[in-house]
Amino acid sequence: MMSQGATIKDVAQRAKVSEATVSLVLNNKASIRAETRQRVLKAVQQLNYHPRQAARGLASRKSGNIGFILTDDHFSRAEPFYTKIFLGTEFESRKFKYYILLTTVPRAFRIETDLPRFLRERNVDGVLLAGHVPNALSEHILKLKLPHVFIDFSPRHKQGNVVMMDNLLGAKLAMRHLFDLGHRRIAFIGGDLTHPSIAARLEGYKQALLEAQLEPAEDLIETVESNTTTDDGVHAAEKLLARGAHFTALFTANDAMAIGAMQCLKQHGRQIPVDVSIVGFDDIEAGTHAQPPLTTIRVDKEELGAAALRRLMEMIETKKELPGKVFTPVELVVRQSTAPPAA
Amino acid sequence: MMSQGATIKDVAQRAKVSEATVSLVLNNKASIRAETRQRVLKAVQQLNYHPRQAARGLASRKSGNIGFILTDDHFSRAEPFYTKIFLGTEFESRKFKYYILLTTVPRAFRIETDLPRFLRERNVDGVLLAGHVPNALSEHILKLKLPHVFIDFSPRHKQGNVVMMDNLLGAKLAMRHLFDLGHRRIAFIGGDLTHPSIAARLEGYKQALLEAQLEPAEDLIETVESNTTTDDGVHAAEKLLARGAHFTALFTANDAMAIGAMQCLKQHGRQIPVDVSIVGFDDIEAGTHAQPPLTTIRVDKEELGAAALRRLMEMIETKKELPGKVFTPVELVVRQSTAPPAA
DNA sequence: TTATTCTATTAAAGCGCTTTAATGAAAAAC
DNA sequence: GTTTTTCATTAAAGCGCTTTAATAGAATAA
Repeated sequence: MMSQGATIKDVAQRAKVSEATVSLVLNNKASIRAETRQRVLKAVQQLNYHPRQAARGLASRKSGNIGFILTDDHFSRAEPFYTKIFLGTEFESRKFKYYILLTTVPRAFRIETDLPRFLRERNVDGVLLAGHVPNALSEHILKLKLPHVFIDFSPRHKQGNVVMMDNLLGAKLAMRHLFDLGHRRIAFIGGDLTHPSIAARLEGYKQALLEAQLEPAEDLIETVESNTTTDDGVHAAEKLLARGAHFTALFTANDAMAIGAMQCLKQHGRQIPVDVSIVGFDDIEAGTHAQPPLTTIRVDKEELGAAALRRLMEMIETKKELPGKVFTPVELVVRQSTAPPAA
Repeated sequence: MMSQGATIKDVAQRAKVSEATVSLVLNNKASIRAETRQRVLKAVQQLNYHPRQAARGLASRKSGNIGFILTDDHFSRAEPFYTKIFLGTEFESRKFKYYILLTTVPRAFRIETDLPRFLRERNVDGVLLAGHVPNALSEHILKLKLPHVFIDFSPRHKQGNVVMMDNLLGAKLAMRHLFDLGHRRIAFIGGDLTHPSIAARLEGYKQALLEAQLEPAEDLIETVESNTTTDDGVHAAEKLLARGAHFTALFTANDAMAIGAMQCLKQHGRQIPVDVSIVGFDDIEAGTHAQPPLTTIRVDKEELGAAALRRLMEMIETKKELPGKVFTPVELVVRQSTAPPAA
């Protein structure tokens, strides 16, 4: 066993103050004379002192941990979307001296068997819920009265504590870009509308049309029920073509579907962007490899995770609910899948 | 604040024993009468008692945490290879009542700024290092004398504490499959040979040839220096073609490169598998989407993570180094990228 | 029978912090 | 000059466990 390092006692002795003072300084609690504070901080540095989380947690009855929960399929899917959100969270947590406990739950979640251990043991001071989490889980967390923030999702019964990318704005940016290029007949492909992000993007599509004095045409909107995968994009595009819809541009609810739709359109002899311009949403890696590279709306995933953590920290510190949503910025990224409509 | 749940005191009272006995039962330490043990366990259940990690950690001077370290680029790359390893670890950790703290370090790692917080604060009882981690980091951990296991990588200076997939066997399985189909001229494409897995796969390729009484031909082996990405696969295949190498089958060091090589070969008019059979390694998702779907060697990533955790647990419990490598099983998965050579 | 060894249980100390009430000194108010 | 208030610091209790030495009783050996 190695030496276990300095304790608060060592620091107190070296700084010639009581242990209480050291603690007070380190947590900037009470009013401490500037000179005393300096003395303590110097001793801390010299001894390379780090408070033991266990001791701190026992005394203050806080765990110093935050739980990060998402479904296993979200976490291990090919596009590292939630992975990056997690990284943003983890990075931000360093500033707050919190540790993140990441765990996944199955989509077919059952309280009795699948409840994360840190919830059973109450070993977290708050939780982050990323993406579409099972209803039984979010309801359980509400019951626990545990501080929590939803990321890129919000359960039906619930208004606040949500951090989202600005889907409405993103959709409008995409549409304005297409308008600016001269497009007027713009189709929309979406998926699972129970997901608030997808629904908001469709809403943005419609609002943008209205703002441009255009009437949303039902036959230009295709929302497959299932999901939002590349395959779903293929199917949706096929349906659009099958019913002979006429459009010069396509806005899809995410990049995965955009890539699928692009494949399908090319297969049917449509050239991108000459015959059809396409704009996606999310800015996933695969979009940059598409042929042609996909114009899209960039979402800052790391910032999404960081913003959620900050919000949770605030809730934990103030012990208050913080209703209302937080929106993180989005940005148009123009690549080669968009161009003016062919004359 | 919610009620904080039962403590060991409550359990002791209800079971009419001392707190020490409860602790002893829960950690199966001393010899306890069966009847007493039952009484304690019953009380634990009735009160839904869970020991506080903080209290336990403070008293036993263990953190109850395991650190999981990998580089950020490994973690957030498109293929969820390490993500799945992590999931295997996290799942397995539940059995041992340990929590996993996942963190990433930059590839350009510097001790002063990038050392994971849980190492500075000594807040983990051991660490798992996944994939190619910076040398400065692994050396630092050796110095700390902290129990640790490398996953799918081992640093230069170090023999033991490594968990790997069985690369040598996997390569031989791939080669035998090609032999069985009738191939004799089999090329190899590899990348970064400083990675032990890639080196072992090349070694397996050579051994398999020798076992089949064939001489490895230098001009059939192409190992690009840089990396092991899809693009590297394209380049390697191009070099192979450029020098007019003649082969009916191709074994690549991983699926990513296999996919790249496949693209390249198709571009040059070679039909897969009619003109060239291809076998990859890893069984990544993208391989199933390739045209044709890729024959490959499946690696059980979850098991890799689980095995590493078990090994680490053993090291922590026995307080001993466990030198020697552990190999997890691999398996041949035949899809449509392999066929007998054209007559 | 008495001494010895086992077995099962517990008392008590201690892990390293936080937190609150108490204290003393200095400043402000009377 | 005395009382009150404010400021800076600390003593001491306690958070909920683990661990070790001590103890008492039962079983075995002498």
